[in-house]
Amino acid sequence: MKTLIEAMLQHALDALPEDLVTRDARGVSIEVENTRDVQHGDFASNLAMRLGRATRQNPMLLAEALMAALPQSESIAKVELAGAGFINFFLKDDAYHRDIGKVLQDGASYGRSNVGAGRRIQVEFVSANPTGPLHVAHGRHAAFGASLSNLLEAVGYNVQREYYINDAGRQMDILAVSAWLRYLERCGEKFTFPANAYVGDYLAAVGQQLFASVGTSVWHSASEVFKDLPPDEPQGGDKDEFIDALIARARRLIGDTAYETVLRGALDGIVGDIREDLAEFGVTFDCWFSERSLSESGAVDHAIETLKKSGHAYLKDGALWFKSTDFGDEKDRVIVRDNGLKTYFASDMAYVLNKLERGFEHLMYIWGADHHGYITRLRAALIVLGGPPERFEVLLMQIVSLYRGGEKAKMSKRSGDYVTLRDLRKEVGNDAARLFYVMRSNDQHLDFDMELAKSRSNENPVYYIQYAHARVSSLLRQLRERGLEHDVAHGIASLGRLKEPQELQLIKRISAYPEIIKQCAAQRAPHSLVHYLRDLANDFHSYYSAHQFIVEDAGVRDARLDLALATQVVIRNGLKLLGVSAPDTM
RNA sequence: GCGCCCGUAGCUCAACCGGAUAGAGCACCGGCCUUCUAAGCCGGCGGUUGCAGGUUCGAUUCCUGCCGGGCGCGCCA
Repeated sequence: MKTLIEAMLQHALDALPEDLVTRDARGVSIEVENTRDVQHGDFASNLAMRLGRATRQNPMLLAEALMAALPQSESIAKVELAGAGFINFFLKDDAYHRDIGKVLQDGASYGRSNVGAGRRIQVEFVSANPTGPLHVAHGRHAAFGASLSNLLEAVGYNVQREYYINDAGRQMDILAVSAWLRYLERCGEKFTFPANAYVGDYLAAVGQQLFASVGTSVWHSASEVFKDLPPDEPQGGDKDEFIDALIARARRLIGDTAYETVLRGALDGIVGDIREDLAEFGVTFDCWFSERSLSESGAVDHAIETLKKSGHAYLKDGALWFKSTDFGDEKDRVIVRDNGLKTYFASDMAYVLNKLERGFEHLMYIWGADHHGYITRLRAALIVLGGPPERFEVLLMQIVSLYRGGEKAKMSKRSGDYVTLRDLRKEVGNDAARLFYVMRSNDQHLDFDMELAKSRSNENPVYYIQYAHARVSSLLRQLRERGLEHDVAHGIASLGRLKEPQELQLIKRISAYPEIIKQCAAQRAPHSLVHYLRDLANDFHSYYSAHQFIVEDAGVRDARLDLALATQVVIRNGLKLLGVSAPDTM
């Protein structure tokens, strides 16, 4: 409907004489918006005011000229000039009737469009370090990334969901040693756990698993393992030096091959756990991309060579630097350290190059807000590696605070007792978690109230939306119990008999759904879909309370049931995009 | 100190990339169940959009400065 009006306005604009609108003023974009106030009709355009600015003429005059030049349409009841030059469009009641028929006909595909035209877009999200289970912040990334991916797919993009596994570097050594120590504990060794090792119950399970697969083959006594190591932090030493020495000791004692086995086992155990956790949450990925594979395939070296050839690299203090300040970064970045080791950023460069080589037309990164400092340097790397910067997009997720009732829940990552995503899901359920996580814009801090999320009451928006869906199912059950049939086609033909304000409002809302989906995708705003669904449920509940669906008059009955069914289809489709279930009974 | 994000009703947040009288939920107050699910509906209360300027027909939105909150500023990953 909106596109129809846009086309009409374009037609009118083209028809205006040259002396009224100069050629360069014709380039203004046509904007049509949904009105907030019914007094302003169904749609409004500010075109005349925008033209007024461009041509330095009276907007009212231009508006009148535009209105006179508008083509006829069967859907438009009247067009009015209002305010400072708004052109308001009033639609005929039956203009929307076709949309209701379309909803029932299209079903699950209603709302899908093809504005994305099959363009390949990659969304990389979560990508949590594989050193432990996901916690609540990752849950927000997962829910947001999954919902946004669904939205992009719904408007016609070819979306690839990717998880980047940071399985390289020192943190993997620390993980391997941590797992090995848990294994030694399982073998019966007693010792103080290093300050810098990864703690947490999950590693005990990994140690257990290791024991089950390799038996006592990598068992060494604690005294042998810790003999002559430098002091750890609690003993006044340096925790990094201590853990590095321990890593070297572990490698020497069990040998490189066994060490690899331990590392692999720990990594696979944790990644497997993360994957399972996300799958249970309804979040799946098309690709789990290994950072390690980048260095093993030579991609990192290739990226470094490309950087060198670009002329934006130099040597200083024995290290290789990327002159990212050429691209607005606040300082240059080290790519290869003076000890020959490549930095994490070197992998990131290789990774972004790899993404470009895989042919993605758009790269979307979803990061925690604490990573904002990386945007400029990674964009710089992308440019140097030959990627157009407009293909690069980063969405930052603000932090999540957990509340229980009015009280902020403490999350101490140090002690290992922080709330995991799994704990949260278990406590509030997947539906509430998925919806609550995306209820707020990504650049807004999120206060997640667990008490509210699990309350089965009217305070909880999850149930409000689901309840509207269940009520429709209930209507259909009632209908059957009373031995009545629902004739969909008869209902569509009778939609003209629906004149109640609640009915007109609901019809209009349903009809807006495809536009809403486009908007949510374009603005990367799943939270707008939540708001829309809440409004839709509200419209339905109001209608439901004010009028009977199952009435004597078969025409009105069928029409009303069509409306109820259409509402249900839209709620189901919308919730599906958000990964929330649409129950038939509650 | 520099950079990014945020500041809207008592609380949590919207506001269709500059539009018309800034909207919801919760909380609070008052109504509605012998009728399809009251996990619901209807009504009311509640605002100098942090402050001060600027840009223009028009600013919560854009620009500048200030105030307040969060995060980030390694040859870590």
